[in-house]
Amino acid sequence: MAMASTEIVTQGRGSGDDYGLGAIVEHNAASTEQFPQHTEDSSKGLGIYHDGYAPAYQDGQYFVQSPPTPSPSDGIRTRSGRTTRRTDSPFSTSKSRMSMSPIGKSKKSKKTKLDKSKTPHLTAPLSVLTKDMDVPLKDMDEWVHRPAEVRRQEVEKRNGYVTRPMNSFMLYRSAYAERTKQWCLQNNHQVVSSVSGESWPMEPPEVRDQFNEWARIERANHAAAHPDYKFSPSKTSSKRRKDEDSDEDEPDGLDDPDGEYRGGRSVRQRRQIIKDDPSLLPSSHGFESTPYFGQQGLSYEHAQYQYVTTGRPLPSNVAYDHNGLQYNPQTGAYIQSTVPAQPQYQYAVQEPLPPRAPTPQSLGTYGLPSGQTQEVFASSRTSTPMQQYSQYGQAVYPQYQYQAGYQSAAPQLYEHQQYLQAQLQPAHAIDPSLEIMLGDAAAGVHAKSHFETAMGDMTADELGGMDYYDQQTSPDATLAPTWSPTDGLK
DNA sequence: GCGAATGAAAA
DNA sequence: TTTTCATTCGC
Repeated sequence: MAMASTEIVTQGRGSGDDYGLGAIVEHNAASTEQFPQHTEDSSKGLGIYHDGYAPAYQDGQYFVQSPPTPSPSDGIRTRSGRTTRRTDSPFSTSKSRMSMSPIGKSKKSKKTKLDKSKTPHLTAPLSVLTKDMDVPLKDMDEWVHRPAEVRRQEVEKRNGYVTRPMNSFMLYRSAYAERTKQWCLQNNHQVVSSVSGESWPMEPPEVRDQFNEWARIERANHAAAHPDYKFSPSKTSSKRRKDEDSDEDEPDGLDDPDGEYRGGRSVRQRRQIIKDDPSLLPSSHGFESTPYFGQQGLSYEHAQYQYVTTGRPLPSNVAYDHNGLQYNPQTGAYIQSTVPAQPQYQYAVQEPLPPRAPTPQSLGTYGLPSGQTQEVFASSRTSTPMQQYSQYGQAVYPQYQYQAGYQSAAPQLYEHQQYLQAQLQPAHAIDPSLEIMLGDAAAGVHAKSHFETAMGDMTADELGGMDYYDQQTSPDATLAPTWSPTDGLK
């Protein structure tokens, strides 16, 4: 299969027609080969490891060939000084660029107050670890497509202060915040940030690309809504500023062009007058009534699914037609696939519909009320029939009825959560009984663990070394790899 | 209010 | 190169 898609190569974007699918497919296909088995103990299988270092497999797992993604954050250590896995990837033939700056000074004893013992360390990205959770991801596509009017309203609420657009990571953290909280059993956002920060570099390119794309859209729409905006950080740090606030020469409120004054910390940038000028955004008019065409969340989730379950058939509710377009075989509804149809062109983003749309059938999907976008999104996410119960749902929050089959306890916990909880107990590692239970859950009980994936390797271990990402069941069964971008979308 | 994260953008 | 600030909300 390696040669199958040699044509596409470059980012897929180049060929113009594949909308990036090529790269994804290619990657997924390639991925199949490299996720070797890893050898971990059960606890690691939960996607958590407790201390010290990340299991070596991690490197191989996610980075063996990710290098193409230069990811600056590819890092070795986080800003807080916490070493995020692989200080030395098998590959990191040294020189990985880490200490370009002696952490010393500016870094300045970053004083991490966060109790790290409470922040779980991951062995897999959140997209994998939480993929089967019922907690929906935030609809980032909808978010980044907020109409200009809405954006301006937000500004008004802030008394005229225009905030910066969120970057890819912030969007990511935001998207996974709820799940992360659940997953970690912590409501503390510091933990969420920490975990997200650790997860982010582990995310496969498909996922990060998706968030990068959303970040671009967000920036574009932000710029469109606030044409005069310019980031103007204050010289003085906020906290310092606070202190000298009293003697502060020009209280923000005063020099604010619009005279607006807002208390609170974000008093920083003297802002331009936004409001007005609906004329600026011709393309945004009526936008709100337009269904969010992107649904990119879907595609990235979809990609994610493939990434995780290489070689496994796609969920029954996702299929490709002869043109390579995704659709739901059950409803016949088409699902807009993938990444940026029209990449970076901000205005396109606000455009009612992408030019490409399509086939008559697809109208069904596009015609959905914006609110239903989420449904498609959600259903596409379901990876097991068992989970379809949650589809079409509004925000579905954890329903544990399916676990109740083999567990009766009231506050059901995901397996890893039980593990986490166990860790919170005094000493000792894992309760043997827990291990057994987990083993049973993974191996036999079909009551579908929400952490099937995370547990996968554990099962593998016990069954005798299967791939973390799962057995190679008929590669042909996988729809994606067989579909070549050149097949359709011409 | 601080902090925990990464990244964009300004200084 | 260094600093601010996007988000969030428990502590």
